[in-house]
Amino acid sequence: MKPTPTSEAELLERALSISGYTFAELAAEANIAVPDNLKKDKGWVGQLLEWHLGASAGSKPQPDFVELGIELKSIPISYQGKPLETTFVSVAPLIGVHGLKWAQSHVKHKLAKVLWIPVEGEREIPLGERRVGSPLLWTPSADEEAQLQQDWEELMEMIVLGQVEQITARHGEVLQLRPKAANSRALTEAYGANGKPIMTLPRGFYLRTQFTHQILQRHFGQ
DNA sequence: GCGTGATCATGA
DNA sequence: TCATGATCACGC
Repeated sequence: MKPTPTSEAELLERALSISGYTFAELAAEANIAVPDNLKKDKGWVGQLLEWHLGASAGSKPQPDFVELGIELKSIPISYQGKPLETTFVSVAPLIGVHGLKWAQSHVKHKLAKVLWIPVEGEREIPLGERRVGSPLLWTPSADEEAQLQQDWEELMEMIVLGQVEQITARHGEVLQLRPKAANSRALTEAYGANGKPIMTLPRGFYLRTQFTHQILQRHFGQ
């Protein structure tokens, strides 16, 4: 693990310095083995980038760069530069959320400042040959934040009303709620009808690819 | 089980 | 072809 950058400029500089390199090259420097594919190593690319950028590892619910208040997100893109996957934001709170406001939400805080690192994601490209793209430090525009807030409020209202199991990935224009669990047998507490506790699948908030594509386009064009 | 890092794989 | 629902690994 590299030392943690002490300024935004230093972090950006370091992100720029790894752009253009292949995963194999970056893995060699980090002394990490390159898996054949990501089937059983879904977080491998993210962890490779964390190592090179000096992000604080671990499963702590705080930004990757605490001092800088910056979240690191790798984003796999197609040959056309379009995101191939949705972007996980955070676990959704399903209980104790009465009176929870957007301003206090984990989603707002996590997305306040994000360092996006596009990476080649086409599965036909051998993992070691995929390259890291140019970084983008992003803060939501007023419009983007308004969209996020609207979706978040709609989804959280359903959760509070005990309708979490009626929520599908089709809800939300830019932010969606989907399972985030080891498997479909995992359970966590939530509100059911009439406020009675129920056990349900843990959920997470995800950004739709259409939304992240716009973010990349706004910066890189095309 | 929770939260971190996400992508897989199948049905529409 | 593509998005939804399911899944994988790890530290604690």
